[in-house]
Amino acid sequence: MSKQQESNERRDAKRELIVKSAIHIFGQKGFHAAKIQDIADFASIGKGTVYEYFSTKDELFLAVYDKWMDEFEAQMTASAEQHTNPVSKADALIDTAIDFYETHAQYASILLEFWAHALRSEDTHFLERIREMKQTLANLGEQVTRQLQSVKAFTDVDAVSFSRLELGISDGIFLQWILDGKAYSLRDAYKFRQSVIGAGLMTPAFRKVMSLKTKKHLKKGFWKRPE
Amino acid sequence: MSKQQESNERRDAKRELIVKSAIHIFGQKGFHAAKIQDIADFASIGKGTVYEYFSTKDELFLAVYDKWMDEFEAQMTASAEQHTNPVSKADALIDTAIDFYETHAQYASILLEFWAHALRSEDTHFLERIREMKQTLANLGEQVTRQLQSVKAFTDVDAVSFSRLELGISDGIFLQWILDGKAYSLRDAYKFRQSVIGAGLMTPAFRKVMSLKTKKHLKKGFWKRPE
DNA sequence: TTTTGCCGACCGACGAGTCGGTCAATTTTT
DNA sequence: AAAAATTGACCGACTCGTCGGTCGGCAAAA
Repeated sequence: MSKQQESNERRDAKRELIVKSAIHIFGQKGFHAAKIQDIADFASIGKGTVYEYFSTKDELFLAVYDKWMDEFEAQMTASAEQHTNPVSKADALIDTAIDFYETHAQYASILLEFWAHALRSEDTHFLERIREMKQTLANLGEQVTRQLQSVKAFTDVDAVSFSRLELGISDGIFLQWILDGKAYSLRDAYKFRQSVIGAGLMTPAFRKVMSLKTKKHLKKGFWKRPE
Repeated sequence: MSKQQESNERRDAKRELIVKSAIHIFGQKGFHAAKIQDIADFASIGKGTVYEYFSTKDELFLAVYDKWMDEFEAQMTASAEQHTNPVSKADALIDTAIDFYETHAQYASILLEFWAHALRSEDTHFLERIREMKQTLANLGEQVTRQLQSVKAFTDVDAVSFSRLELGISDGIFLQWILDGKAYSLRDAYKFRQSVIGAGLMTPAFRKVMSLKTKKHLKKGFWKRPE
């Protein structure tokens, strides 16, 4: 191993340490209440050192989010690759997402702050990172949806729109679970959701009445791939 | 009209003015970046006067949220009362929600900040207000769901859980729409959601295979009324 | 000796909340 | 009716702790 590499690794390790401390402190106090000094103290390094690795607090915040999203994407992708049968693949993805949400529940308020920050910030990196992550997950979802359609499990709903819808729904359920003080099982909520979406709520008779209307919507979707 | 009443009205009017200014400034800059001075300037009053009506910035923030939620609840309730037919009532509620979301889109980041704030704050008022609002809407949803069931439009899914699920989904779709930069029609997204949830995605054959599993979940639900 | 990484004292902007004072309207006194 | 006294809503200059970011110097490595 070259000296160069060794030095790079040391640098990466320290950077990692700072990000981990930042996650801890941000998670505990929130972005605004968390002081750089707190993060430095927790990492047992000097405040100045933090600024050797990140030039602003915002940048550090972005790094924290990046780390989570990388991890989430990696877990979801790995989970998808472990299955060929689309039905079990879909189940596995949902399971993985729930696991991730549950282990990161304490950081939910950071997620909210991050989104709020992204919506307001001049710096487009924040929003870009969010959208990039969504795109990756949506691709995964779209692929699974198409597979489910090809084995005749799902009707020919617009796969792109459906996978986007799923992303929104997932976030919504997670958020609600957090705001409800985790008063119920997140897994139960997801299972319930899955059943509703899979089987639908209409009675057979009513479904027949509504069939034209719903078919149109399901085919049309709402989301178009941006050019 | 007594002098007393007149004075109270003047006070209420000024309070209202401050809250309105706060909405404007908070919406523009976010909770942390918004200065009390900004709000006072916008209302054309002195900074000290703001503190005659609200003893802390937090209290003012809560008042802003309160005003929105009162308005939202009122609109939803009014909307529900205008229909007796449950199918059109459900449509009307969704329409009203979309209208509200669309007109308040610019304040989405405040909503996120508020939630983050609520999750972290020592003061339980924030979370309580959120839950109170959710409860009101969930009751409305539950009622409509039961009506839909009584006219044999919906299967006998657990109405309490389903209305909760709907709340989570609604927020999720709204949030995603915002984060996606309002790149599509919110109404289309809701219509799509409605069709998916109504008709379900499974093919008839697959539905038959899964029927036992889904039935169990739909019946059981995930949300129990707290005692 | 030079370079690199590290450090924490220091700075200065900043903003929430305070408080002594003003003034216009109302009430009381003359 | 005029003058005096009282009230309280309103104000903004000020205080004071805070914290992101800087920088000069130190120590270890090269």
